[in-house]
Amino acid sequence: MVKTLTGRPVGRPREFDEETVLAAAMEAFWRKGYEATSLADLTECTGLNKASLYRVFGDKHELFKAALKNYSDIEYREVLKVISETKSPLENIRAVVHKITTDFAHEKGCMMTNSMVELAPHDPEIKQMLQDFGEKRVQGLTGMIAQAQQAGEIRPELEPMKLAVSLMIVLSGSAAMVKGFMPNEQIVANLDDLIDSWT
Amino acid sequence: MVKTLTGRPVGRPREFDEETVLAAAMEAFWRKGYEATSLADLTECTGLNKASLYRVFGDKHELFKAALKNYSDIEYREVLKVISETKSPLENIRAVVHKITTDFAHEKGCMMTNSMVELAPHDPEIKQMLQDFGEKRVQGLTGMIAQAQQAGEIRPELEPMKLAVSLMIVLSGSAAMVKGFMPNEQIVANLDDLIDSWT
DNA sequence: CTAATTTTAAACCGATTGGTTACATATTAA
DNA sequence: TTAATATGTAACCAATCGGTTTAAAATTAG
Repeated sequence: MVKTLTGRPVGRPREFDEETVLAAAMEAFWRKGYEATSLADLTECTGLNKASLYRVFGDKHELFKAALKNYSDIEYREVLKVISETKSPLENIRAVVHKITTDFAHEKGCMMTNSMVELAPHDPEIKQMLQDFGEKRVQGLTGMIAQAQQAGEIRPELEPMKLAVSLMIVLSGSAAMVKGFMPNEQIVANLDDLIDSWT
Repeated sequence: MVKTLTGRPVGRPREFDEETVLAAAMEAFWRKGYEATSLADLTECTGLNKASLYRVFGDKHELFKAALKNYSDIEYREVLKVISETKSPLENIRAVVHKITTDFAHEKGCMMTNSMVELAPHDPEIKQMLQDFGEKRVQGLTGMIAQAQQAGEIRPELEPMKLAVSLMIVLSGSAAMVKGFMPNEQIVANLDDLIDSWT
């Protein structure tokens, strides 16, 4: 992509929006997983042909990585937004948990959990990405829990880090269960009970 | 398979043991999932050729169902065995949980959780199987928890069914996390903490 | 022995897989 | 206009997919 003096790129301009295409690919991978999503599926849902897809995003694996990163980024932004509507620290935690669980309704679950189950054991690159994202998640939750604890909303003898890990595991399990076993209300109720048990 | 008067089947005898073959197929599906396991993988790990596999177990999907059923049966038997070495009801729960979590070490996770994440949303047959197995699990756990509660080992105000559901979710999340994010010890510790919180 | 039955191995099948190339088209700068 | 550059379309590719057929080998009953 060579730029000219005017800042506009030389040659025929794109007919698609990169973000829109990435969002469509993310949606497909999120719902069906990596292996079950074929290039034909991707060309259909994005509207692009294979060649364009290939040139802009690289091969299927590269596209998946971009989609997964996109998922993590979006979720991160949205969680920050939820937090920004500041209530009490504990209410913030509840709001974030509700936000996340409503996100993986429609039986798609959580794209990170899906990817961890399907790919992590035999795909080092994806595994590394998930570890990085997960680490950020745990740290963020730990911080929020510590804040709530300092505000007196969580019992002082509990360790924030342990609670954060516990919450991560429950969220991950919830994302799995929502895909075929439990209704969303039951999952939300369970999470509410968990947080209640901290107070 | 026509039987003769002597009870022995007519024709060339099998060179393989059906259970051994099914165990090998289960292992492959368990580790790699449904889509990523090709017929070539299955012929390699079972030692059978495609035709034999096809005749005895039906197509790939039928074989997967048999493998999943096998997994559930084996787990059920082994859990019963753990329980039969009777200690106190609560110690039984701990023993079962430890048994299950050690089972999904080696990053294979739990075959039911794996299948729920990969297949349940778009495979009604598998979804139904998982719901049936899961229902049995929840009922079993609920019974054990109620027993422990009657023995005074679990606080009386807690509802056994809710705890069982909570345990299911945490076990499922643990099975996901063990596949690329958390070491087994951290997962076991979290489960111990959870059960501690019931006492 | 023969006839019947079953299993094995391997060749074979069309369809689909992920991935690439060739080329006409569109847009730029000059 | 012309040369350069980037695009979208579609044909093309070898490899692999799940699945089937064919025929030779092995074992039975009679």
